[in-house]
Amino acid sequence: MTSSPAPARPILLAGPTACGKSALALSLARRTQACVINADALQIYACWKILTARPGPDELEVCPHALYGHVGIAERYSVGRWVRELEAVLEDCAARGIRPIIVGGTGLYFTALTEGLAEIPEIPAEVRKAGNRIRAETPWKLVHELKEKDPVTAASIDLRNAARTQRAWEVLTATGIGLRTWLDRPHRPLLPLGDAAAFVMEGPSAWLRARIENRFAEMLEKGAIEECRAVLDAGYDPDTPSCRALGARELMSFIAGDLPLEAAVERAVIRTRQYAKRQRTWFRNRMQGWTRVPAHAGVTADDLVHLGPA
RNA sequence: GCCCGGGUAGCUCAGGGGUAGAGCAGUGGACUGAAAAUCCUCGUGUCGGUGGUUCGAUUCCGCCCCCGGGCA
Repeated sequence: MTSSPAPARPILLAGPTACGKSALALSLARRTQACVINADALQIYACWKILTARPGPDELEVCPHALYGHVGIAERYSVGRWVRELEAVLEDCAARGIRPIIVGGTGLYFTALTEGLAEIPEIPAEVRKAGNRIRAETPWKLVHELKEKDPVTAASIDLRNAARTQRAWEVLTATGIGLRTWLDRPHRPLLPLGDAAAFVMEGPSAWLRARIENRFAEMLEKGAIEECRAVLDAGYDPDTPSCRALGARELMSFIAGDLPLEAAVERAVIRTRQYAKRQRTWFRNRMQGWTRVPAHAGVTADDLVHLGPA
């Protein structure tokens, strides 16, 4: 693979929720022929348009968008699938000579993209089901079995974290090879950091807090509750990944009459803020080679050109 | 005005003669296929004010202030 020509060099734009990523991506897209590509684990779902703040018709008119709302409510998705889908999109961009602008808030996706993802096979649905069952009924068995059959992995993960433990157990059960072994095998990134112009948007927490509150209020005005009702009809299942959109659970409680609207909103805003904190932790510690952009200072597309190796 | 209850961490509250503790919020962190998930760490605050009793008071007593509720 030869290095891409300068105009097609991808831009990566990460940032906490509600920091203004999409708007900035769009203003970048206005300067050149570009395709805005989603790097957000929830904006992929068709059922959530308002609650995940997906680009609307006006935005979609500006330039092509990819990997938004293309996954069904009950479908299984993963970082792996995202990277594979992204590969096709990037090839398409290269063929058309347009610049990919990858925007989102899921740190894991960006890290997998720029550092590579271990080549672990898909876990069969039955194994996942078995894992779910054990975790729900006798969670300690996952720990015991992992310690016994795969001590190396067991020693390298946080066994207090049931989700991580279940994953390690599933990998071992499905592939017969320990997760640690898979992770330690060399893997090539689809897009090394050096081949992209990578930015992380940042802002003071008080500033972001206000934006989160305002945005949730806007979502309500745009019909977030109606959207929830539609999802309820389409088969809402709180345990399914698509239904973990922030605010969904809270608004569902309101719809069910279990929570007054103000309380539901307050709760949703708090959880969004907590999510933003986790995002910042990832960006700060796992994405140190990225150029920081002061989002609160009203950065424009032009500023980015001067800020980073664009 | 009188009576009762209360004033303790940002919020809700527990405690009780040897200068305090939980939940929530918040902080820092971990985390390579469910990641908007999952998990870990971190709690000094004039215990409303002021006088007194006491070796010692946030805890007991007096007075004052504030907030509920009741009686006038």
